[in-house]
Parts: sequence; structure tokens; C-alpha cells
Amino acid sequence: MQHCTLWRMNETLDRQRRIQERDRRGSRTREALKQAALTLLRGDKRFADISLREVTREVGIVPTAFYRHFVDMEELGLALLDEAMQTLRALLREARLERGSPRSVVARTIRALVHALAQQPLYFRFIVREYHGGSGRLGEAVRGEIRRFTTELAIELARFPHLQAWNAEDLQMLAALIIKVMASAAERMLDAPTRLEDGRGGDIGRIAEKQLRLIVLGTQHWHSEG
Amino acid sequence: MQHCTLWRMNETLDRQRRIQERDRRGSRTREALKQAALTLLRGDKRFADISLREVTREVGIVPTAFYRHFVDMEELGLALLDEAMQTLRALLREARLERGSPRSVVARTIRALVHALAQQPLYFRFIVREYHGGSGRLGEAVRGEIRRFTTELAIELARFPHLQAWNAEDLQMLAALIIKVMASAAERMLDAPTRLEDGRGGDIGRIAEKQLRLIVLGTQHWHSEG
DNA sequence: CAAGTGAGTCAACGAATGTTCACATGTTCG
DNA sequence: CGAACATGTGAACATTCGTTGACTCACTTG
Repeated sequence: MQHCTLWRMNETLDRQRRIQERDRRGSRTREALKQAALTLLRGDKRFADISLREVTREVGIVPTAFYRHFVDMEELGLALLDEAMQTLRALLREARLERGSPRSVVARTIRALVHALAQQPLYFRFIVREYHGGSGRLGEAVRGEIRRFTTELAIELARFPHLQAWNAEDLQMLAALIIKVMASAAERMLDAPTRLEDGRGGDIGRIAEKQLRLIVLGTQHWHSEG
Repeated sequence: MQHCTLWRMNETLDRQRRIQERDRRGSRTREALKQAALTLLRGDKRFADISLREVTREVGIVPTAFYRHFVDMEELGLALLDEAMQTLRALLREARLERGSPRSVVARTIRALVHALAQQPLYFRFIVREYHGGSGRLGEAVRGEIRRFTTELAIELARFPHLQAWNAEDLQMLAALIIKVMASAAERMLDAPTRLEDGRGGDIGRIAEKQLRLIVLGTQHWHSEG
């Protein structure tokens, strides 16, 4: 009870603070730090490979000033994860699975992926890199978010006619499989950004589309027990 | 012509040398260095995260002695990749796709994977970690090897009755999809080694098996053009 | 036996990193 | 106005790292 009230007080205080800080210098460099870290993920570096000093150098402040905004690089990473997940969920919303033949739904999904990758490549780079072998709390947080995301997709999938009789585990395994295909395609496209020019993702997009169609074909003949 | 003879001479010299060195101190510590590097991949480190000094410390020699055996850490990594790929190809041979119902072939494949992971976890860790976001020549080498490996699987798959009419691209995309499922299962099993105890890989193995069955189901209704 | 070589040691360097502490500057607000 | 606070600076620290060069020691081999 008391916990709850205190927590709410902190919550509202934080909000007021954020509103007040909106135009102040500090919040701007805080954003700049996040953006710089994101930018430094070009090349083949993971988040763990970029140093605190690199980030501050990119922003143009002295290393010690970093601590005015984040206690850790880890905290910066978690802040970045928040924003990245918003981008990812926006993709899920954009791909709206609702209507159309399976084939057209698949095609639309791939186009949505390519579009999202072209617009926000850095967030996706961040997630994909950190998902595989990301270390510490950040890595675990990313994998946890992806797990939640998979469950959300599974729930979304349950609305399809053929899939309404499926049990929970089978829906989960289907969602995981789909995400595997999408994530793998995203990973490869991000390493060869030429492929994002046409709307369909070039060879990589075409292969991923075929893989999804193959999977859809499988679902149409699958018997889910329970 | 002359190149060829010289090369052959070097080849045989190398062989004699290796035989001579087989019991000498140097070759033993060379092996020890590789083994140490492999061991240090426990935890969530990638190959790029372990330092030359760490490796030598693990072996019990002074850092400078490293250079007697490898010019670089990169060279050590490439040497490791060689051995790891042998292990991987052994897995493909062990899983012998030849006979049986699709369902039993899938089950056997998963069992082979679990078995291989239990016996050589470190090599698989090495490959999986380096495949995603491995940097420099080593990362590219790993991805190149996996690409070759995928093609080999595609050729193997072409021997199945249903798949003999498939064109090359479709076989390649199927092989890539299968490897994606296997690699993902391997990755997760390696992070939770409890799952290797029963022969089937626990939950992770069961999910992967379902995913493969779903894919096989798809192949049975797929129309490959050309 | 003497020369040569493979393997390892020791001391040292320059560079990069995370983190500390004390200090300067500007902004907010009672 | 003046105190409190937020933000940024500067110098300095202890680590860790890769790499160098000159050395010892043991062995093979002519």
C-alpha cells in the first residue's frame, strides 16, 4: 500500500522532471549520448565493444560528464533497448496480419520489414547484435523482450482461421519459427544494406519470403493436439 | 609446374615436420593454446573478447611465447575454425538422412545434434558465437564455412524422393531454413546445458523437432518451379 | 664437439580504458 | 541578490592490453 503510493509519487515526480527538463541542456546531451552509442554500432561492433570514452568523444564532451546522465554503459544500453522495442512493436502493428490470402500476407510482412529496416537500421542492428551472445543484464533483457514479443505474435497468430484450434505450445513454436526467419533476414540485410533499395529486400528478401510461404504451407496441414 | 613441385615439397616437408614434432614440446603447447582459447569461451564471451594474455595465462606461459606458435590471435581463431568444422561435418555424416519416415529422420537428426552438443560443446559454442557478428577475417571465414555447409546439406537433401524435382534455389532456401532451426536450438541448448541430459534436448529439442516437422510438412506440398 | 635452432623468460614501451576527485560555469528559484 | 543545483572540465589513478628486443636453455644435427 505504502509502497504503491511512494512509487506513484516517484512516477509523477519523474514525469514532471522530464517535462521540465525537456528543453534543458542536460536532456539534450542525454539523447545525444544514446544517439552516439547507436551510431557507433556501425561496422561489426556490438554494444559491449563500444567504450564509454568513445561515446563521449563522439558527443564532444569529456568522459567524466557521462556519469551526469547514466550510472553505467549498461544503463545506457537499457535505455536504448526501450526505444528499440518501441520500433519493433511498431513493425508488428504495421504488418497487420488481418486480411488477405496467406501469400499476400507474407509479401506484405516482408515489405514492412524491409521498410522498417530502411528507416531505423540502427535500432534493429542493436537488437539483432545483442540478442545473440549479448552479455550481462543487457543481453538477458534483450532476450527477455524478444521472448515477450514472440508471445505477442503467437496471440496475434491465433486469430487466423486455420490456427484457432492450435494449442499454446504449437502457436509459440510457430511464432518463434517465423521470428527466426525474419530476424535472420534482417541480420543479413543489415550487413548488405544495398539489399534495402528495392522495396522487397533483393535476394535475401525473396528467400525469406519463400521460407515463410513454406512454413505457412506446413501450418495448413499440421494437426495440433489438444 | 615449378610452383607445383615446390608446393609438393613444402607439403611433404610439413608432414615430416609434423610427425617429428608430434611429441615435441612445441606442438603440445600449440594444442594447449587452442584448447585454452576454447575453454575461455565459457561464460558469454566471444572469441574477440578473449585476449592473448588471457590465453597464455591459462596455459601457463609468458605472453611473448605466444608468438612462437601463432602470428596473431586471428590465426589461432582460424586454426580453431578448421577443427570445429570437422566436428560439424561429422554431425552431418552422423545424422545420415537416408532412410526412414520423415518423422523418424527428424527425430534422429535432433538426437544427433544433442549428442554432438554434449560431446563437443566448446566447438559449437565457438561457431555459433562467431557466426553472428563475428568480426574481421575470422567472422567472415565462419560465415563462409556455414554457407558452404548449407550448400552441402542442400545437395544431400536433393536425394530425397519428394525433393528431386526442386530447383537449386529452393533447395538452398530449404537447407538454410533447416540450419537456422538447428543452429537456434543449439544456441539455446548451449546456454542452458541442463537440457542436454536426456537424449532429446528437453523443451528446446522438442520445439525444434516440431519446427522441423512443420517444415517437412510444407515441403510435401511445395511446388518448385523449374 | 660445435653450431644452430626451437621454445620460453624478462623487462619495458605506448596506448586505451573506467573511475575518482576537485573545480568551474551557468541556470533556477526562494 | 544569493544559495542550490545541474552540467561540464581537467588532471590523475590503476589496469589491461599487444608488441618489441635481448636474453637463456635444451635439443638436434652436421
